Amino acid sequence: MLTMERKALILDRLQKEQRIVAKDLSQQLGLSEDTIRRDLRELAGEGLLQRVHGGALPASKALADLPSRRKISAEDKTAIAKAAAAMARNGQVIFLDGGTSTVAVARAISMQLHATVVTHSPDIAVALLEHPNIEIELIGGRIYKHSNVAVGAAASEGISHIRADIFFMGVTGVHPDYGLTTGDREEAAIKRAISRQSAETIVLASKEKLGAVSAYDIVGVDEIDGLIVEKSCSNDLLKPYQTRGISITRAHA
Amino acid sequence: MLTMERKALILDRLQKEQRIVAKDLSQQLGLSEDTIRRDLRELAGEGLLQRVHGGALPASKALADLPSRRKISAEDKTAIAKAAAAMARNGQVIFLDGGTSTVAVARAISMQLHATVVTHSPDIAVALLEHPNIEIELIGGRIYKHSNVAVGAAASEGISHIRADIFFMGVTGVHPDYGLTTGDREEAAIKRAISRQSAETIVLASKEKLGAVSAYDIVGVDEIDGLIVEKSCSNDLLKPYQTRGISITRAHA
DNA sequence: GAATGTTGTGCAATATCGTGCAGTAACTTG
DNA sequence: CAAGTTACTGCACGATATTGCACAACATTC
Repeated sequence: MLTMERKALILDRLQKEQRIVAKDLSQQLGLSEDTIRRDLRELAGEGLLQRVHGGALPASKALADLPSRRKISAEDKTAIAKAAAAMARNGQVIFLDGGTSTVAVARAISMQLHATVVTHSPDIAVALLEHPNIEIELIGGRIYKHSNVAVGAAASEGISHIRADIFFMGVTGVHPDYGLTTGDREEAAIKRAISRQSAETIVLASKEKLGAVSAYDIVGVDEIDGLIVEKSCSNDLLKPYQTRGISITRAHA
Repeated sequence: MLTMERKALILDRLQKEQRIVAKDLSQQLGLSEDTIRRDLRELAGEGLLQRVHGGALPASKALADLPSRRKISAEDKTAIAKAAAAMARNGQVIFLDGGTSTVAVARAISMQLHATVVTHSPDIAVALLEHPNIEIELIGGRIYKHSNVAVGAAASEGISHIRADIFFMGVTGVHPDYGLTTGDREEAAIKRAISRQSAETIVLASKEKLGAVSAYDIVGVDEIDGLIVEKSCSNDLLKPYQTRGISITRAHA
């Protein structure tokens, strides 16, 4: 196993799991703890992670990482969320994906809207409790803790019994050639299943997602119907999608 | 468990619960009280919290003067929750009902416990996210907003595919003759279904529930296996259940 | 003021860390 | 092809950090 590979893998895991234990890593990779520690030391030297006794934590600020990331693009995110929420019509069945972007959509949904929201995210279900006219349908399954959504066979089964009018999907990568991608295999499978059960699929794409590619593909760009981006998005980035008949919505704050 | 993680978790809980007790924390995290106290001391040194005899309070505000009434009823509830959480064993499949009592159980579950928790409550699922060794299985269905649990045909279907070792049930009425009752028809049906799929059914009964009767019956007293009550419960109230072979657990704060 | 529970400190056991050293493999150089 | 160079990895050992226990001091309650 190459050094570079190891380091990449360490950083990858660190991002997903928020913590790394030197001993565990050495066992799982079949290497001595010394090697792992050396890697950690070097990565810490490059400022890519923060060492603590027993392992390592993400670079920026331990667990403060998530809140800060939320704040940074909070304005754009709520703008996108509002634009998505505005697409919903009375009487529709709306499928809401899991993730911070879609929780924002849930919050942005009008108290006046009479509709059914289907979701496999407990967070979304909780966020929608206070909406008096929204019927909530929760998809069950094994909870995938990294992103807090239901996955697995039970979730797929639940999805297969529902047909939605519109699906608001969060992704980590949107690319003209490679399509929609995300960083986890199970999540990709679930998103694909939902998209197939929905008449329309709308993708929420904050700036950094456009042109990005993640490990697991969900569906091709031809299978989605709309893209919601922030206002400051360049036309060049969006052309490949427009020419394929995908409706673009620019979210104005 | 890493030191930094512990501290982050302590601060996190402090923000949520406004008050933490060193003893409880040590039990849930599976560490000695000394370690917790050391952490509290260090965090207090950094001005991140304020120590008091028995535990700690958030740093800045004068939240110490919260209504004492709220604390008292909360104490009994957490006592019951702790007693319930202590019943769980490694490797078990545990069904957790929805409701404030059972969310407290979720929070009281030890970080050391390796088990699967099945629930039809999004709140429980979210509460258990931080437990590293708990596998969460969420039951889907239409969300009944009054109590925030999944109900209906989809929920029944999901429950029918799972067998649990132990079921912690919340109710609104426990009566020797009328059995276990609750105020909603759909919830009663779900609780009954879960009870049938579980080897043991344990009922969480705060003081005001004993002897009370609500509109819809769940199961008779003969179909439950255990009752957890607070310490100040009179023996007379409990006799009818003991004579029927139901194990009584008195929760001591 | 006695009983109980909580706290601080010294101490020992354990786990983790950093460094020096040696062996191996891939690559370079003459 | 042989020798040297470099990078990588694992082992050993002393240094440091963390944790749990014991006991005395202190606070709280009745």
